[in-house]
Amino acid sequence: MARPPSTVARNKLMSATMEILATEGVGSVNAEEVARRSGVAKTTLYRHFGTTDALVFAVVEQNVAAAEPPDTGTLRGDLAEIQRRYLEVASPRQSRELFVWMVAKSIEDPINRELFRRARVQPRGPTVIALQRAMARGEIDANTDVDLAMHVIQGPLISMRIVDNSDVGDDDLDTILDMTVRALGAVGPTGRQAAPTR
Amino acid sequence: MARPPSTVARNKLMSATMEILATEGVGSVNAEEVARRSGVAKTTLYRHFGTTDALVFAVVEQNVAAAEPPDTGTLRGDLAEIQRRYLEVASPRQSRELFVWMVAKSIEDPINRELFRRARVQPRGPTVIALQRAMARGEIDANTDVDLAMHVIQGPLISMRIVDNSDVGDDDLDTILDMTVRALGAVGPTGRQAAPTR
DNA sequence: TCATTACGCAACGTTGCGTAGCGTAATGAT
DNA sequence: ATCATTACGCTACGCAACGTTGCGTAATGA
Repeated sequence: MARPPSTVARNKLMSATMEILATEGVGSVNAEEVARRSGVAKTTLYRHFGTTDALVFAVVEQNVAAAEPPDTGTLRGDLAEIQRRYLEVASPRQSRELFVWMVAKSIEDPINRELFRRARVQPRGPTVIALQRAMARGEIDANTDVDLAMHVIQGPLISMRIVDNSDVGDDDLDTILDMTVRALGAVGPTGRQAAPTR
Repeated sequence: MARPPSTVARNKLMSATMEILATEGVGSVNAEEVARRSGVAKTTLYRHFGTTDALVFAVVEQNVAAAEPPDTGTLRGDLAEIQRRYLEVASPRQSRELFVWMVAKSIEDPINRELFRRARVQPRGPTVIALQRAMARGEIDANTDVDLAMHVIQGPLISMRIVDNSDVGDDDLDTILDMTVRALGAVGPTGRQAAPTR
């Protein structure tokens, strides 16, 4: 029956944070700076988000959009497009920093763990769809564990770009795609089937 | 012509840090706590290591040992053993936390980037050797890019254990090994050769 | 023995987090 | 239009951690 929390203040806080994330990186996001840039009081920040970390996660969640999954007709074509896009987004220093920051925070606190998990669902959508299409086409085993396949596909790029910070050239990407597509192809040399979905 | 820096003090600092790393985790390593536990003055810590971060990296470097590479006769057997060992070491909360911490620090500062790089050379040795043996046996293409292959092998586990923090069961490990070994096997469906070593 | 230099200690300045108290003003309800 | 409610802005504070300074003491190589 009285004054509701101001969406105006909330939006100002979030866009100021977004601006810092994009320009300086998550390392420069702190309550005082966000308050200064947004013109909103620091106390209001805490009233709305509780902690500075929660503010960052809120901004990330708001900005993670589901990309349209490519449909090139082959698994390799789809994955090539998905990974090309990924490298575009994940290459800037600020993105790597933010990703690693989220992983670190997700270890610290179960709440952040859940927030981080949610932030990864959307970006994984296209890969899941590409895999499902490939299974439907019979291009890969219909019993392929989609979750494991995800890690096999994305793992190498995470290892290279995020952990090692090495550059991934077009030829590297080609080689990796060759390998991962082959990894998913049919029954392996040991003759064992891929494990069923868990 | 005078008093040299005390290796005793240095060792006390490092073992106190090691102890905190193993029990509480890197998040609990701070100058005051290390000083308290070691009985060495905080100022001495800074005189020896410059920063708290450098102390942690020094301890890590000291404790990263080169494991004896397994030799089972097949690439799959070698990798299975290597990854089994890896999961043993990387599973505890403190290890994940430390790894992510190092990645984060390596982004912040080029000095840390170099320290982190050095910390990863030793652990990668066995995988490199396994790959070279497989190439020598003709099990995989002799032109395989060892560096890229490394990422294809380790990437999925990093993605699962470090990023997602999901459990990797024996059956998961089997499936992943099936996939990665297949990824490295011979020439791919596109008919293109693996890229030469860069 | 003596000059040199590391060590221990206590105090300080800085940054960032999150909180407390208070006056002001916006907003929904009547 | 008035009024009760509650968010907002502000200033100040407490806390933790980093790294620094200055000084007296004592260990160690020459």
